[in-house]
Amino acid sequence: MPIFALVDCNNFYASCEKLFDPKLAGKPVVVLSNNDGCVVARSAEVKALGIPMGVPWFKIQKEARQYGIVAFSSNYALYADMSNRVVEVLGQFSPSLEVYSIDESFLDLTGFLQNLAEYGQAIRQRIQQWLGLAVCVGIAPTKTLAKLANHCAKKGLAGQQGVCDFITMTEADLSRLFARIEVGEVWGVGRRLQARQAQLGISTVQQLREADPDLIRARFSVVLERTVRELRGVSCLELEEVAPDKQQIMCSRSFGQYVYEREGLEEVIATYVSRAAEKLRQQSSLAGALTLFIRTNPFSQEPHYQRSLTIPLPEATEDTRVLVTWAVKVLRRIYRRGFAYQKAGVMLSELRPQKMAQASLFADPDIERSHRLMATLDIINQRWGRGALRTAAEGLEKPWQMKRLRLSPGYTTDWEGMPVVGCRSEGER
DNA sequence: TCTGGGGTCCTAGGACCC
DNA sequence: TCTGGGGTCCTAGGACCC
Repeated sequence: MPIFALVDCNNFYASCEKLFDPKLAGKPVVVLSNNDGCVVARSAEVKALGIPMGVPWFKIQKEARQYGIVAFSSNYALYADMSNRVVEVLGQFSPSLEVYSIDESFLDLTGFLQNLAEYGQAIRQRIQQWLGLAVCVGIAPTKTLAKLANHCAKKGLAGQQGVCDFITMTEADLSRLFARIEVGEVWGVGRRLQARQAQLGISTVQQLREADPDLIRARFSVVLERTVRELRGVSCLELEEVAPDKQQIMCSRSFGQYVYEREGLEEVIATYVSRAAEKLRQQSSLAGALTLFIRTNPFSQEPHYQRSLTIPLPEATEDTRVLVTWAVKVLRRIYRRGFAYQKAGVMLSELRPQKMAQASLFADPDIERSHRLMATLDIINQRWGRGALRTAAEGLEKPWQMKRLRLSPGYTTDWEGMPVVGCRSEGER
């Protein structure tokens, strides 16, 4: 029988912010989405206040003042760095692990003979001690159950002190426990599926687990059928240690302020294409098609307009300059004057590995040059920071750039942001 | 004034082929 | 009078995840 552990950081983004500023201890902290739009992470104190996930920040100003909520812009450099450290520590606990998201990893504990709950505690303690972050651990014979066990650990429904092990629980205990958990908590059951299942009288995890897999397949899909089997302890989802290459690469963002003119949008598009192309080259792929979309603010009372267009590229490419040229052509086809644009995005698709095209690629001296130029561009930007070297099309001012008014320092990723402990500058002395 | 970003998988239906 | 069957590919849309 396989054994999976799911390790999940508690309130990850909010915890990262608290970690480097002791004054925030015990205080309610939220982290906001891009443009300081919505609440995407909440500390325990904020959850206790009943502030929901995803609520627009401007709508909770009253509560924020009343309770002294401290808000931060998303500091992805900080979170990514802390995430890598967590993964590094987890690597000491299992030879095979899947990094599922920035704050969650699955560990393969198959064949581990020790007391699993104690092992989970050891993981928790080491991450707490070495990194100052709290995690919860769920242990079970399938990934879906490990996710659920993690949920139970977090909510204190089963297990102790942030670790829940389904493997040593009896069938009777599991049934009783699952009867108390809403089916919407199951991995893969979102709001829509929860509503549709309610019509069939399925509202708890236990009821879904007892449902007939064939019926579920007929009424829903093979995906949900697999979920039912996983809930019954039959492992259908394997650990994916190596993340497969992306099949599409997106870069889209809302603007810090509306953009009206085509020239402004061209700068935006050039910037987004550059970022997408960078990601493309990171996985050594070429793009065969490009999609562009632009839209106005769907929440505003102003006239709305949105359009997207996909074009096949005459030759698959990784060259930012080529991609920008095509993107600007596409923009000219979908742009309409007189609208307040609020968001745009670029998607690269029909991706294929560079090496598959290499035979013809390097036969052509122009393409060989392009490849070397792009490689150099990436090296320079890696060394000197994103955008240090860029196409002129991106512009200089970028007034539309996203708002990040509440950004914390790059505590672990920037010399200027490094926290200083116990010493004063010359002037203060 | 102010409402995120980036992905995956599956299904149904139409076009087209032999 | 009689009007096939099976397969692939593509796209749009729906659902989910963090």
